[in-house]
Amino acid sequence: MSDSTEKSRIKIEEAKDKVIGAIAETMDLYGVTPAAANLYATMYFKEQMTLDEMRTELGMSKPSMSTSVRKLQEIEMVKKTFTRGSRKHTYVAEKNFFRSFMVFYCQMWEREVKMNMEAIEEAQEDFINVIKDSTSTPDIVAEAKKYYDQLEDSKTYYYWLEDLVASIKSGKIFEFLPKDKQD
Amino acid sequence: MSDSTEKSRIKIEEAKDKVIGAIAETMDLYGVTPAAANLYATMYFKEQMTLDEMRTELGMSKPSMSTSVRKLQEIEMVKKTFTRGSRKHTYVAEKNFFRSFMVFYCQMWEREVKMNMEAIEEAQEDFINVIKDSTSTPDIVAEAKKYYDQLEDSKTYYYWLEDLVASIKSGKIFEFLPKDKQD
DNA sequence: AAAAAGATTAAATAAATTTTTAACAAATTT
DNA sequence: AAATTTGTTAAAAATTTATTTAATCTTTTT
Repeated sequence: MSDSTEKSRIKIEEAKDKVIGAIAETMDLYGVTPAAANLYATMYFKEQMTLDEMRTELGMSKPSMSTSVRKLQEIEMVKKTFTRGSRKHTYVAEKNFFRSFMVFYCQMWEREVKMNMEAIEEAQEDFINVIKDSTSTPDIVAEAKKYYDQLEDSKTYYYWLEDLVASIKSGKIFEFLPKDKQD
Repeated sequence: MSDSTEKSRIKIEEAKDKVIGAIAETMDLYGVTPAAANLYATMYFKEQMTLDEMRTELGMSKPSMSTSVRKLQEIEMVKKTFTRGSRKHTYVAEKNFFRSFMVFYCQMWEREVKMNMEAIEEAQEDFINVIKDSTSTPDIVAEAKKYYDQLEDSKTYYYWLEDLVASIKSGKIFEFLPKDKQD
């Protein structure tokens, strides 16, 4: 292999590494471990990978790759593929960022809505009981009412978040914000 | 104070705690420490708080409250208020979840777009240099082209994310997804 | 069915983050 | 201006999280 060919290969690797670094750095803000972030970013430039290839490429242990892949599969940023002939499992990175965005945020927001709405509903029932309780003093009733109303008000946000998730899932949001609206 | 009054007070506290727990639990998925998450959730039910009140209420150290408040101020979930007469600093929680949503995600997405777009632009330049290099072999040129195109394609997503941020900041998104569209 | 290869789980280690204690700096009151 | 109160910074301790080594389980091949 010639000298300049080798130089070009290195330049290509360096260019990829710039993007890999940036993706990995923003990804750990998405709640994944550094290992998983680096792994995804690396796979972004690969057709497919086996666990052993991941291990050699990142210089990490196999269990670390195994758990990272699983985590990435949970948020659907990596999928298992069947590769004829190889008995090793092979994985591919989701390269469409729109799909990753949709799965990740919908999952996150649905969890938030569910968890908080459940707590709110329970708490509101409690406040109603205090309000209806004939032994409650006026100031206690007023306090319970205040909190009840505050929670009722906050529901507007959670309903909106539900709508946002729905419009992302259905793709309706792309009618409002088209994907290809250039620069 | 009567016995039943005391019971009602306890019921109110328990009801609040349910919501505080839920908010705090979803919040540490937003990249804040447990202390900051608990603090915000607690402040959500208070008019305003001083550092000393926070410390007693959460049973934590003052520096911990100080750093937590600062972090919450960064993502604009807490603001400092001037309280006449008191020499202690007082803080209030942002109780409008829409505003918190806007600030937090716009900040997050702007950072992601900036960081990744910068890396992409640099990498694409590198790939162009390899492509234009007369000493590059055909397969190297093909590889560089492949990566260049992949990055070019991914820009669509970042442009879209920019648009999303803009429509959130301007409030235009609420024309598409109204805040008050009931249940 | 035995052997080998691959992947996962469990326990232990290592690393990073969070929180606290203690010292310091700034501001307010007397 | 000295003394006191409040808030922040720095270093240390503690907790949590991430990663690895070792052991186990699963699958595939012979």
